[in-house]
Amino acid sequence: MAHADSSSAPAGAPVNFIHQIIEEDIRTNANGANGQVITRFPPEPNAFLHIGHAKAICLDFGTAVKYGGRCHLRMDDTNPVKEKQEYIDAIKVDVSWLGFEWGDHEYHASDYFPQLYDWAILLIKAGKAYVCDLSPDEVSRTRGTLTTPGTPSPFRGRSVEENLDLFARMKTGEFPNGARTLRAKIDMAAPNLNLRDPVMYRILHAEHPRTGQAWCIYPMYDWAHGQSDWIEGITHSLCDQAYEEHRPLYDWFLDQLIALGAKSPNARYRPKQREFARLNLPYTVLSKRRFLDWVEGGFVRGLDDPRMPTLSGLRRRGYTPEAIRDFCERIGVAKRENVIEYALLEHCLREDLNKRAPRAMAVLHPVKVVIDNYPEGQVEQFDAVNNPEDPAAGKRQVPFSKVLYIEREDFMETPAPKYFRLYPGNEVRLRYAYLVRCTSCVKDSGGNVTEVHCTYDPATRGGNTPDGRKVKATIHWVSALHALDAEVRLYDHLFTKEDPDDVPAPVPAPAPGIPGGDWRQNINPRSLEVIQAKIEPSLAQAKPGDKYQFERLAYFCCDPDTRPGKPVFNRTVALKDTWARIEKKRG
RNA sequence: UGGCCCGUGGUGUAACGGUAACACACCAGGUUUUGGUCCUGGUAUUCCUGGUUCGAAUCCAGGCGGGCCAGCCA
Repeated sequence: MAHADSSSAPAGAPVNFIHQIIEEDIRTNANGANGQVITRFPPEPNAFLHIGHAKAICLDFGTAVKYGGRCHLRMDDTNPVKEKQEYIDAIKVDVSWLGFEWGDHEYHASDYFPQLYDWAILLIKAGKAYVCDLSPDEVSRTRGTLTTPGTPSPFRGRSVEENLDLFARMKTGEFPNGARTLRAKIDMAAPNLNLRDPVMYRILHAEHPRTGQAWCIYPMYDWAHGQSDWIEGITHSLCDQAYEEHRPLYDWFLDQLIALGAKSPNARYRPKQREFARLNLPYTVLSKRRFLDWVEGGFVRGLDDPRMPTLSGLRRRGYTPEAIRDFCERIGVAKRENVIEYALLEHCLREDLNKRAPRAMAVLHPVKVVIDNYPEGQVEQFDAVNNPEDPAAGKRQVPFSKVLYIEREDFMETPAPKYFRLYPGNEVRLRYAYLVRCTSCVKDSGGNVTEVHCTYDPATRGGNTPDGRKVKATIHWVSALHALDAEVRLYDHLFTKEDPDDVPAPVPAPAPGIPGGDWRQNINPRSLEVIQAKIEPSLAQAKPGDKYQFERLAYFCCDPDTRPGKPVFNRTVALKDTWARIEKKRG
């Protein structure tokens, strides 16, 4: 069912609490499902998926794989004003890119609109739901507060006949948006606000991506979700902890329907909702709504901008599904609030890329090197290993000539302590080429180094030292004559603070759910740096999506903006840099 | 004098009444034609106070701290 195998954990390995619950359920046949495990991943198609969803996807699909069950992909499409076919398509691309398959089990909450409608009538007939004429504002005011009970709607006592009539007329489109709702009749004094006569249906005259104009009343999440689970025969409905307080309502609806003799078309058992803590990452926000703010504000180029924590953004940045799955495995599943360090995500990425990314040489900040004793006009080809971690990756040839580019950082006129690279008098290895010794440098009027002069040792061809001589540094280079130009995009966090909403003077919250304060002041103005680099000729064949390690620098991914003769590379993640650490410590 | 959830190294996650472990991060060393990879070693943890128990991270009580909830969003 899925490529990703989460069942490969060694015997006796720690099991997360969700799996403990499931194993207990299987052992005791708690839900009467006879050991079946059927889960679902239920995104609302109103935006792109992000890495927080990856955690949920890995859990939902991984759990199904682990227990020999299956996982349904279900579009939770109950709000046509926000949902689009474009998002449905993007979600499917992302889930399968991550490595999971749902087979025939693709569903939509909208598939169940007729069944949900019939069940709503059942509840009305049983006196468990009523049509309410209160405006949204009035509903809000009569709901009470966190500490005081709500007051019953004046329409709460409507007769079954009147409710049936009104509900039918809501469905036929007789009333405008917002005129009436169908509400569950539970308890206006319940300490859990979700139980204070929650709205089951609202009137929305809108075009639905799948049902078109067929409906003008749409079920709310709470009414749709549990019933959808039940209809599909889901055994374990895993979700964000935020829904834990909705669980009593999830169970209430099921209780009522079962008591009224309703039957799931697919299950003799009922689903069980269990909640886990969502993933948080520093320097970003994992919120679909925020993504649109960033795009609309022009802070990123789109939902798939490589700085975005969306799966499409990470993909464009160069992340691999394997790395993301490994990450999701390592962060574990629990209920406490968590913020995972970037270091772990990047570790998973580097570990994967190290094994599979071919190496290449590229110079990001070029400075010219002239090998004074190298014959003018001569060109040699040197063998370069494509991937030292993977002998099967083979070798390629890299051209060498008298004038080269090296990284500006790889030369220092007056070397800092422990600096092993090029400085006057010092000898280093040019990777795969020769040992060279620096003789001098040329500077412009501003004191900037414009040219480094060296001599090479012909006996060290290929970078070998027949005399056993050691050099402490090997640096990368490209031949000036053969180098290609490339646009390279360097990325940093989108925000300068771990918590982008951490602002000095918060203003009052503009709306429920939207934190106060202006996150815009925490935008990192340097989250994108575009430079022109010199790259080795073999990189001319790079196609969008191809991943490389530019030796000694970072992993890079060829961007879709690449055009013939105009390659574009995204820095995916830098290599670990011990030298940078030494410099940083020195201050 | 609202409800729900949660407190274990720097960050995560385990340990399910019996020596607090694993990963990442950090520090030190070794190998190396990438200051990468790899290898070796090290620092560092149970929110507090009581109670139960031979024995408590685990059970109980009371504190303290954090998160979430008042959409006709999901």
